[in-house]
Amino acid sequence: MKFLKIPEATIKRLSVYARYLSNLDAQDRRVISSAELAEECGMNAAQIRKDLAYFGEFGIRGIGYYVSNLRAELSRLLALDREWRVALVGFGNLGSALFHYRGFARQGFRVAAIVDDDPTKSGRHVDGLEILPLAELPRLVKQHGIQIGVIAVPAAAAQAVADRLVAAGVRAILNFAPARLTVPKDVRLQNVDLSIELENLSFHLAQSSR
Amino acid sequence: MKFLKIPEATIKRLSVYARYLSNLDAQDRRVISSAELAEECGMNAAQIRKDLAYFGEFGIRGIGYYVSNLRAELSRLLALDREWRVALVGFGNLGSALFHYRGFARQGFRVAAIVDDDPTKSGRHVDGLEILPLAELPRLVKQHGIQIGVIAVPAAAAQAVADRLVAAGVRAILNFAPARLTVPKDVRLQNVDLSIELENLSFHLAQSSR
DNA sequence: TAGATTGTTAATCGATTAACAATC
DNA sequence: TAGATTGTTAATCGATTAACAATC
Repeated sequence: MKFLKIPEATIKRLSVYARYLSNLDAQDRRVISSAELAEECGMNAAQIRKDLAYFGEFGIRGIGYYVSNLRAELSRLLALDREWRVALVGFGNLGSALFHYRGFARQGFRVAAIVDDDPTKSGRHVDGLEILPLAELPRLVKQHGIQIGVIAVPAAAAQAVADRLVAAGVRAILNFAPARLTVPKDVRLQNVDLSIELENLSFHLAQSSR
Repeated sequence: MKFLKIPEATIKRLSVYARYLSNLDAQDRRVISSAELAEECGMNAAQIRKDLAYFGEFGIRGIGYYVSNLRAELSRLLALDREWRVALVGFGNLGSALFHYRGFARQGFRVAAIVDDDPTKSGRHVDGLEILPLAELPRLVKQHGIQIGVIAVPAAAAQAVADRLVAAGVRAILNFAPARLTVPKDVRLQNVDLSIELENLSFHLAQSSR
């Protein structure tokens, strides 16, 4: 295996494979071929093999893949076999939603700090965690070994928040604000835009009724 | 302009352009060139022109695009110039989060019905809207002219919910459950996977510290 | 008209899929 | 060994970017 630049799309698919493999593992499925896994997750078998080949040889020719083994390998690759500490910035509707959303905790992402500069929010406790002002970020990041920041503030405030996360030492940011953020290039920035998906639907609805 | 198949990526970018144009319009910016808009949203000028060209000629050679005009054209194309009625299925953490998230309402998506089969939830009122059992879906869809269903239930229940939405007459579904859903091909299905983005971050964090 | 910028075609790039030798 | 399925190379496909004639 050589040093190839791994496509973003490949990483996303690895997450998908990992999830289906977890399900299969839970059902005690032992072995699966790329063709069967492809069928399962609605993808192409060659693509699965190629995606995996970026990282190593996980299968056995003539047999396929051992489900629990491949699942473990993918967990390791995606670094889901450890706990990541997250700082949640902004505890409005979206922030509180993300905090209560169990889907994140399941994969080992633990919200270790919540910050919000709204004085009606900071000081409040949620699930035993105190909401603190943004000024506390550097201390919180250091103290809890926080590696990931989640931005759930209005678009206008997002860049300032990103800057403060970076200054505090955070090297990975998940941004839910509909704004283009600039971060140093050693900081990983991932944008999630909830509106785009709905707008996509309305586009297609309008198209088809045309 | 010919009948070309429009790439999904183009549609997503149209949403982005529309947002930046709204901002520019609000700042009373009159005219913008594809190069300037590209700079603004971090894209390529040729790509913007090509994306727009799928739908018509909106610019003026030698000048650029009239901001408010292009903004209006994109709103029309994305069908954001009308109200879409949404049924929200599942009022757990995620569902309630989505309901309270103002980002959706802003673009003309109105949650006209909330359904949930959990007896501790159905019957409750939120913002004047009563949470009803799933059995009410057909009536609600008809009565409120609901065009979009949002699935915010656990993965195991998602397919059944999708089936019931389709049976009730919904032709567009936004699915937040981490499950592969099967729908008739005249139904538009859009999947949003909140976990994948975080897992992507953890992958890259682990890579860079390797 | 000269300068600017579009709309569109052509070139490039990258990602997906097919094919197949290697091998269990 | 014969059959199956991988890992990998080659072919295809599609999307992005560059180039430029059209035209404001």
